[in-house]
Amino acid sequence: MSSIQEVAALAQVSTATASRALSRPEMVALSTRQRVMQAAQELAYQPNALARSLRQRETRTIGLIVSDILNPFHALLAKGVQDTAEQHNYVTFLFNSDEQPEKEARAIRTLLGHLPKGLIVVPTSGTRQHLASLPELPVVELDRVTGNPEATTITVDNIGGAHAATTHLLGLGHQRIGMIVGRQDISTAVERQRGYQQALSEAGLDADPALIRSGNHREAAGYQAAHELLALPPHQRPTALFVGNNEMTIGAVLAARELGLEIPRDLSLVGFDDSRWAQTMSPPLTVIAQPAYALGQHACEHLLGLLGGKRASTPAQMQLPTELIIRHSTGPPPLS
Amino acid sequence: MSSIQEVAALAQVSTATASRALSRPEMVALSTRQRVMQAAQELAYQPNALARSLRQRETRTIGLIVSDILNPFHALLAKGVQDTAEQHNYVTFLFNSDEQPEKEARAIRTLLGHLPKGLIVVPTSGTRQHLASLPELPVVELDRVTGNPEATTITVDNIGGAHAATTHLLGLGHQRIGMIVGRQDISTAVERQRGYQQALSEAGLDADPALIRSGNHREAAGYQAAHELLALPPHQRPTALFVGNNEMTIGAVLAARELGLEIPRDLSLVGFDDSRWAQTMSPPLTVIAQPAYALGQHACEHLLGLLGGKRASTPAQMQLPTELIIRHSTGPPPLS
DNA sequence: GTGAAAGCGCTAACAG
DNA sequence: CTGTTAGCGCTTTCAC
Repeated sequence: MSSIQEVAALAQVSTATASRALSRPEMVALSTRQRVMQAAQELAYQPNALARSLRQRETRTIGLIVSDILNPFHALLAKGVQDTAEQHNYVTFLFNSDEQPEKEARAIRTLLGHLPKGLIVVPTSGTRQHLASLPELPVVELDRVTGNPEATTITVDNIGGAHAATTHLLGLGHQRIGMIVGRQDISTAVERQRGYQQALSEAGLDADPALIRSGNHREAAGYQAAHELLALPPHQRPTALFVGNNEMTIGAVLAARELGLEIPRDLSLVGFDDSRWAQTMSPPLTVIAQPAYALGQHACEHLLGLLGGKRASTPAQMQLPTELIIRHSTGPPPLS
Repeated sequence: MSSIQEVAALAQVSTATASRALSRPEMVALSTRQRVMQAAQELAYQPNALARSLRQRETRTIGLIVSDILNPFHALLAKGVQDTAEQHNYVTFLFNSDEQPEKEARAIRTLLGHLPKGLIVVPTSGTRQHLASLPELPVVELDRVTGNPEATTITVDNIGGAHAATTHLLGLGHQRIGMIVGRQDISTAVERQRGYQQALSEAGLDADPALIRSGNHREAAGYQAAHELLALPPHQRPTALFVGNNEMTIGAVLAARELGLEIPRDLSLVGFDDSRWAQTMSPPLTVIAQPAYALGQHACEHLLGLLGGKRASTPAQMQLPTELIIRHSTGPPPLS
């Protein structure tokens, strides 16, 4: 890798001039500029980002921490962020927390060493604490929130989505609707549960605690929870299930299949978050879809906005709508 | 962010000693070391990776370029690489080429500015050229190869996999087996086609060019190709389809559904690469599974190995096995 | 075992 | 418009 010194030498100018010709062309005479450009071209000069950032005391990188890149929803978030960052000439450092607070803490520490200009994070349970000890780093919370009222957040209308899902089920005639929800220390889980309960009480029904199961967002937890709910005595067993996240829905589908329940004849199912398999599985799954890519885009735009000046502006809280997509996993309850 | 100067001041030593205490503890007296450690702790000192790398003239970062992070196969590759890198205290820069040579070129350029110690790349058609102009950067080609015999490559047994898929279909009695293959400038596509043709000729059949369609690896191409193949006159139309990649398989399934063909009664289908939707779709898809995560791990281990000394060693070419997973999308051909 | 000093590659004053 | 100089934060000689 050739340095700016070599470019300067070849173009017969000082390094300062070479630097200017490359970064602020208007400050340099046309002829010199051309000589420098040409030299840079010949040497395939690529500026050393480390040296530049060190000198300027700022980088063009942002950090992104998602909780599971294998989850297509998070992959989409990441792509939205990264594409947007790239458009603005920023580089993204992507980390996985795998829902583990220590991994997240480590990611933040590593990140910090690389002086990112900002951080976008899909929080886990430990995030608020990790963030509290942080310097003046601008942070955007994506999809989930830590509860810090100072934070800029980009989320989805979880309450509305859960409400729509439940109302849809209610409208089909279901009375005993079970919910498989995520961990109670994750904001999306509690919001979705709230939407579910709201819809229920609006319909004059009380949420039966026995019909609510909490799990850790993984397939196995959904499987386990569904098994428990579907093992209830017939007159108490739910005729429909609303599952609060992608991976757990898989588990629920598998459990239902295993029990020989046909969807939607014996059991109706609504998932939260759409995906490839939700569309291709049999029967195609009714879901609450989320604009994942747009979520990532907005998070990045906002972060970059935060960087661009109005630091003192009030923290933005953006909420994107969800959409109920009715496919074939929901129908009227079985006659009992 | 506090600098090493502040740590040194607080510990009442020179910056040189502070640096040593932190990075080479054995070079420093126990008592001083402890003072420095404590000071670092108090200040929550995090070394500036930029400054360090600039001085040491080497980073602890590697680059990774995949062609589509939204493809679960690539997400798994990425996770394998990143987890492994992390274990070795390396940071990964992840880029998407989206199969576009220019995007790949841009990614490489950006990457270069950050002085990665090595690069892992899932090549696209332009890669070999992009790489040729590169400095002495160690490179590992992952999943696909550019054809450069000097290169270190980590791939999968594509020929064997395609052979197994085709043989499976042949064993069920199929005679007219169509193939939907990827672009001919992508190594995996040509290898898979070769395996298919080998199996056919071993069975004494000639590969009928009319039964082979090439597409650009996206769902739409698979859809289009399947439509063409299934529109052939009855006595010429394939009774089974072997689709050479994940995304295109979706397209083929959709096309078959649209034509009212029931799988596997009217049409057998084998896909290359397993995934969530392949398992949950109806009927569950017979596939050639690939060890994606392990692929990523090995690529990273190899790259790190390249860095650790034996630079002159012969280029490694590692090939991992694939596995035929028989589910329910394949069966005997319809009686015609 | 420790400190002083130099320098990685770059850009931002400051002169001229 | 251009060159000289200094210094970002760190590690590494080289002395002592």
